Amino acid sequence: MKRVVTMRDVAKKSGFSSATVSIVLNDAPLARYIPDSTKKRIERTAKSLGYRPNLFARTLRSKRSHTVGVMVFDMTDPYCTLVLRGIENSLYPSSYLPILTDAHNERERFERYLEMLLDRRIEALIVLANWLFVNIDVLADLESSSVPTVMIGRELQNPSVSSVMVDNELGAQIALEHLYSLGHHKIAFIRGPKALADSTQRWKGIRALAKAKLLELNPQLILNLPESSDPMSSFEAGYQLTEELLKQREPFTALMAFDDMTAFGAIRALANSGLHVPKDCSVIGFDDVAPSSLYTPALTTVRQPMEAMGALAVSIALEAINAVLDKREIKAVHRQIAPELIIRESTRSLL
Amino acid sequence: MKRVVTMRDVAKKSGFSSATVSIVLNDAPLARYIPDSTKKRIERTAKSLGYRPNLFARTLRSKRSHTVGVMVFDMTDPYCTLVLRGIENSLYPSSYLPILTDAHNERERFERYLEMLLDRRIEALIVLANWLFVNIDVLADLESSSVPTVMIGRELQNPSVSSVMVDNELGAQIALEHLYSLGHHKIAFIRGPKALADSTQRWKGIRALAKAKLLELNPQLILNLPESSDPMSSFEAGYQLTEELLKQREPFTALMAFDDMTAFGAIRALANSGLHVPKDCSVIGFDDVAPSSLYTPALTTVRQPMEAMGALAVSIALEAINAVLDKREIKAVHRQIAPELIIRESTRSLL
DNA sequence: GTCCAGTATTAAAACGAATTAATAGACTAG
DNA sequence: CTAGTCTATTAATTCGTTTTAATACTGGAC
Repeated sequence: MKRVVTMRDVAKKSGFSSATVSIVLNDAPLARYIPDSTKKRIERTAKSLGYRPNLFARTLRSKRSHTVGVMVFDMTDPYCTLVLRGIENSLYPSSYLPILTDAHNERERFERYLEMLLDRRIEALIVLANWLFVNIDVLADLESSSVPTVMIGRELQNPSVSSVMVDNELGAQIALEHLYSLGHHKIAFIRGPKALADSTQRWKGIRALAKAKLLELNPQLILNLPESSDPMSSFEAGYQLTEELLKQREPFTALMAFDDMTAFGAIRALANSGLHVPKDCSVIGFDDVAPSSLYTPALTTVRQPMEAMGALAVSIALEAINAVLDKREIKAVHRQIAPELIIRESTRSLL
Repeated sequence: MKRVVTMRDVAKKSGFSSATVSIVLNDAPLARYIPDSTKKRIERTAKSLGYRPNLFARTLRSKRSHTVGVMVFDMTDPYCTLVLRGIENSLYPSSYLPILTDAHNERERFERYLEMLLDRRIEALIVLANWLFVNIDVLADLESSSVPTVMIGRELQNPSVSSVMVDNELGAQIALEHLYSLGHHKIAFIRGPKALADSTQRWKGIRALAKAKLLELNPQLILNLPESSDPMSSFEAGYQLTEELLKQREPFTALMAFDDMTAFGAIRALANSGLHVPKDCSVIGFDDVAPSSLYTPALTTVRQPMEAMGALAVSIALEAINAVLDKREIKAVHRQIAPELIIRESTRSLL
């Protein structure tokens, strides 16, 4: 039953009032007038008593929670992990604590967790909009919240929400360029679900590059992932679409998948038909999720710099927090970040 | 600048004092004496004003934070994801909010985050001791904290810390039994790092079963994973150890890996030597992390029921919280949970 | 008519900090 | 010598709840 030491204890023991203690320990503006000798004494007794300020009292009074909310739409998506690592890592030195919530792609959870986060007076919110199919209007709640918000993986119309995205157009081009330069001209495509913004952006890149290279895109070899709220489903869908593709008997020497999961599904389907990757068919993915490098064959893919994206989101959020502290206007910023081609074992030259 | 609605506002508007409002809204003991009409009126005005209690004031006064701390030792370990999902899922209906921290296998982070969690007055702590090499004495901090603690994946001497573990001995036996029943007698083993409790438990199971089946364990085919603080390293190590194994030219028809990551590494090494899994060699893993089912060949493995383990940890934690609320004695409980053999494509009968 | 046991409600005191306004001494400029 | 400016410190208020002890009112039971 060791009573917890309070500020009053420090005050009493050091011989000053708790006001002085507070001012010193927070290095408040008034600390300017306090002589070093006093400061030292207070700090020493605070330490010797093992004083830890009560966060709840502090927040109640000062309105600052030193907390950042992080909302993910599906934790089990391997895409999340590294982004979260990036967020956590760059939040760590700032002594803000992230509070992570997982909406499970459900509107109800999203709303409930958002409320919980707001109840905890988060000073900023980072939303990881991976594999997101909920209506945009759910996100409208974010506007009203008056908490500075950064969205990763999706750009909102709303002018008050910042965003961090990978350059999807460029990424798709890099991937196609890679296949093309290896001599592949008959390329199958498994595009993403139509509802995903990423899909259209990537396709735009592909069309542009195809045009530039005079590469013909055979409509028979272009399939679309169905919509589903489960990110793992793209494995299953990749598998099935590839089987259909093979049944068509329209020949192709390479396959470009919407993401790594899809690529894994495709590879399985190819293997089932006795086709070896990369000997009989090259496969390229997108994202570079953690398993991709562990796969056999190791997957060639376009890497989203996920840790960097998380870090960037944090820096935007922190900047916004400072802005509201200084009562400056916060303006949303929208950043695109370049992907990187990771060449491994699943693609091979035709030549 | 919409001012936030406070309890006083509700009191004023409903015509009662804030004491009454508090009693009604919390359904405190005294609510017994308050007529339904009053309750209804207060609840209605609270709702109409959109009143949300200030969590910080509430916690300050009542000492209850409705928060559970979750400490992970490495988020990027795919083992974590599903356990976390299990924790989150079963915490959700209880309206406790989990606060997740990731120690990165660093002592300093562990301590810093533990302090942060304690500062937030967590009512219980769940520690996910995956791939854990920090000294036990770090965990000694946990004892002193007086917060009920549940550990997943490791059992402490300390009598005040509960634990949830998979039955490693049984799991290893199941795996070996599977290989044996497929006709494999020359089996290579990649054991876990010596420092991991899991390793010795699993090996115990293997020895017991080998004895029972009169199966000879060839010491030349038994290797150990080195110690490393990076859970991904077991892929790399699995790869290298398998290469060494192959160099020995001591024949084996199956390989039992310490975990799925190790198995992935082994499969890569086998493939590099032109050996096909499962045609030329069967491989079995342990854990059933998410990528295992996506692998080609899909990995046969021993599944740790990770969501169930997370859920079990939560129920122990919640029970402990209730115990301290009722001022009952909390006694640590230690639960083992049975693993499950998942037969997929990476093992095949020799017969 | 008094006393007691419920009902119904609230005033007031925490909880532990941050902050504002006030006090007071010391020094400097005029 | 006085007014004004720093320097150093603190008393008192506030943040928004929960909780305790107190205040009344009611309706029997004796």
